[in-house]
Amino acid sequence: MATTGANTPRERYRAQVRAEITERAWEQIATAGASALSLNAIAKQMGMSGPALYRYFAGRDELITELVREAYRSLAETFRTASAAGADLAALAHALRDWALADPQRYFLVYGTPVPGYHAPADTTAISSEIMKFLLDACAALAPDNAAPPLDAHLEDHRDWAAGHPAPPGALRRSLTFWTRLHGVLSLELAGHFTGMDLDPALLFAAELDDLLTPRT
Amino acid sequence: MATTGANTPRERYRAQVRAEITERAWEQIATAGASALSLNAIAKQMGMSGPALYRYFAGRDELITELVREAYRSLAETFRTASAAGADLAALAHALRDWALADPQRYFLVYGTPVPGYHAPADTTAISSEIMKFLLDACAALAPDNAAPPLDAHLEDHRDWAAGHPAPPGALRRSLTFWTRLHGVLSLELAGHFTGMDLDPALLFAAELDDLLTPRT
DNA sequence: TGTACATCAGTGAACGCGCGTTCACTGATGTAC
DNA sequence: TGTACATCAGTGAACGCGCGTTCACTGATGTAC
Repeated sequence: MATTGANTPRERYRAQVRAEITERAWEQIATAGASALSLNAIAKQMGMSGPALYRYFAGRDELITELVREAYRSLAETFRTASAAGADLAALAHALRDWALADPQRYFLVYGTPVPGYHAPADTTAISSEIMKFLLDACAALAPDNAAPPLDAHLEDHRDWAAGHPAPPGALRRSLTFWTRLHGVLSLELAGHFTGMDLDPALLFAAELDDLLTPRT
Repeated sequence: MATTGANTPRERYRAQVRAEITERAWEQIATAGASALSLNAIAKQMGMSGPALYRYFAGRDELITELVREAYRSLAETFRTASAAGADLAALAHALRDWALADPQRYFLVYGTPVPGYHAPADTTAISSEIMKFLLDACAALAPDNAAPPLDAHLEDHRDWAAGHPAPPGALRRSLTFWTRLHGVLSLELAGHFTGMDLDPALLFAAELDDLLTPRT
């Protein structure tokens, strides 16, 4: 007896329509960003009238919430699959970049400027920490980094964000650094801030990754 | 004979009102982001009717363009002042962070997700490369970094973005890395992605800066 | 210094638009006897 | 198998809102003789 249904035909139909709504929403977001998302436009695209969508979502905010959840789940799933296939930190980095390039606006929904007038629900933190777990695992598997900058002490004092992961302080630091550095290159690339500079963002990304993999002596 | 007027009383008045419009626009952006900017709301706040603003800006897009220019100019000015006072790379980094924290939305206007439905004018590249110039100067003044990753060759081939700056390849790379890494930490901090993690973003920022200042042996 | 004219800042009404959301309803689908 | 009823997806009209933008205008400010 499944707790999350889809047993009766009606339930299956509902799930199907809900899925199509979010699909169209992604298409819309892909071209104009999340702040331009419009329920009426989605309905029109589906050949339905606007109010029909209220059978499936309580309103615009709930739809965005669902999209945010999907984005988090998608990235977690990407990392889970990669990790299960034995991916190391470098492989996770490339998985992240591919995931981001596949749909820049989806990346921004998770790691970009907050959508104006919308605040994310609290329950995304669970998925968020699952994502971090894969990074921590991969960092803990690297050759230990014996450099111990003052930051390590701070991270040791505030390791709650690692959700009880037994990684040593050096791995905590590397996970965070992995995140912030790759986000630095990726977000600038996705936002188009390298265009006109005639640079290859892939090389910048690779160089940062290389630096992360080489421990300081 | 000044080319950019403000001679006649009328010209002075115009400049004054224009300045107040952009000031109100910044206030509005600060709370709801650039995509929520509304001409009518600004006019109401100034005790004027909506159409009055069309005496000063051709439309919403031109106003945003002006704001983008102001943001670029402001950062360039910040770096110029710091450099004139003998700032090194570390001082520039802190100037950047202070500037970003003073008005996060202004930072995002320059380095964040592009405003939906708006495309920046081409002439910002001039200011943009002035900003980069200060970074290049500061990096060229550091002890040379003899590590020569493959990225350096690519940067040597595409050094147009440095606008003819005579910095050695290592300094080019460090300038770029300075930019992407600090942006990584800063943008996540400004977007609130560290909240709930109980981390001190200032320490992350300081650690990244420290790493940038220490050349690889 | 005074008068005639030109400039131009700002108004108020209006246009058309799309938005999120509500409501009473129709008609099809599923359920119970 | 057939009938009576309940459920529920989707419609169409409507509400109120704010947006960017245009237009013909009023009235104050500045300019020229």
